Amino acid sequence: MDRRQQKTRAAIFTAFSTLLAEKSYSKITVQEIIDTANVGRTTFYAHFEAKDDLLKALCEELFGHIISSALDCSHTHGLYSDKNAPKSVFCHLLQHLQEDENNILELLYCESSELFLRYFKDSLNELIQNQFVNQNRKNNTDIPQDFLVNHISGSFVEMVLWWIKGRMKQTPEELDRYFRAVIESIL
Amino acid sequence: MDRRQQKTRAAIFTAFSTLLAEKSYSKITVQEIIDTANVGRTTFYAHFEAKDDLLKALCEELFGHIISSALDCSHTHGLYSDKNAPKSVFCHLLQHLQEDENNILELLYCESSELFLRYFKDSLNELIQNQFVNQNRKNNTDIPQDFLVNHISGSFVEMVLWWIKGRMKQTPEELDRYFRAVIESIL
DNA sequence: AATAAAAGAGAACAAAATGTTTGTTATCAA
DNA sequence: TTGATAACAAACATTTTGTTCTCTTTTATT
Repeated sequence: MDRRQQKTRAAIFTAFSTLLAEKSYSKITVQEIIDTANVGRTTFYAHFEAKDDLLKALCEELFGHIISSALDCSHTHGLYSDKNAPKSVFCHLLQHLQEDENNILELLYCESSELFLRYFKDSLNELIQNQFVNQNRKNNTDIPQDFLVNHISGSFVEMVLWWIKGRMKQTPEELDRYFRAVIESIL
Repeated sequence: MDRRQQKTRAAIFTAFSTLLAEKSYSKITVQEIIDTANVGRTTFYAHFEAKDDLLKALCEELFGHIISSALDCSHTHGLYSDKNAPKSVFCHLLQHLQEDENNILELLYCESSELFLRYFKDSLNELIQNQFVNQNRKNNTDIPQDFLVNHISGSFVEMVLWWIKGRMKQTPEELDRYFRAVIESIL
């Protein structure tokens, strides 16, 4: 890909992130984005159809790494490794979030954090779905599988939201323990 | 309150609801609202500061009944009555949603359903918080109470979201059973 | 029934934001 | 070096927003 495209794309992303840290998504205008990114109006619309597009692209960029790395992790270990590996996929994910490679934390602290967590949940849902299919769960109850999948990914995201709103005082390991406790009965 | 005010307020609410059924919140303009409601521009801004205000007011209106009725219910029975009353607060809430007094269903089917469910969760959180405080729970584990509260209200909302997206095929009683199953270990 | 107060209608307005077009310049990849 | 591509700036019509007028209708009260 053209080096210029990469540059402007990156500039727009960082500008957008910066603005998101300041104000809520709905209050941000394209004008502000292009001013902050210091790119021409035409350029913005050449890259993205609209603000929604930009958000989507940013989310894909941000959660791309995290999810794919979690996918590897879960591929080898399962959601929770039964034996020796103490690290669950969930703990893995939480650590990734905390490490904050891509300045994702700033966005998760911001007013529009839910926006991102929605995207996060969609990715998560697939990941967990696969796990359920692969692991052939002992579905002793007659509760639909996709209900369980939704419950797990949903409550994980809600936990992260809670974590963020509380200024992330807990360690990923603590959170993972909490999550195990409330989810163990169905996993 | 002036009868005129009630009328226009109602007109704006129904117009807004109608539009929300058609398109997403962010795409709706004030212009469309006042055209649909057939009120003057001045009138709208006399009632609401902006679109956000309107949404908030609508949410309060919609969830007002549901939550207060649930509050009564939980006051007398607790979240889950231990003995003879088979109806949980959660089942109660689900039935209320399904009954659809205030055409809330249309809004929960719409693109912006998450918006409403966020408000819903906030109300729910308080309700459950109170229950926990009143019931003096046997917190055998060392998991923070507000984590548990968040987990319950959060996963309830996620369940409702799942329910809605699946076109509400399950009965409230079924859903309640599912919910009991995934939540029993901590309640 | 008369009246003052409140609410809405309607038009007009400035300011801001959107999305597009045009022509020019700079940069890239070959 | 050269053709292709991307970015730019400026201008543009259009839409949306929120406000400010004046005028009319409705309401509650006497």
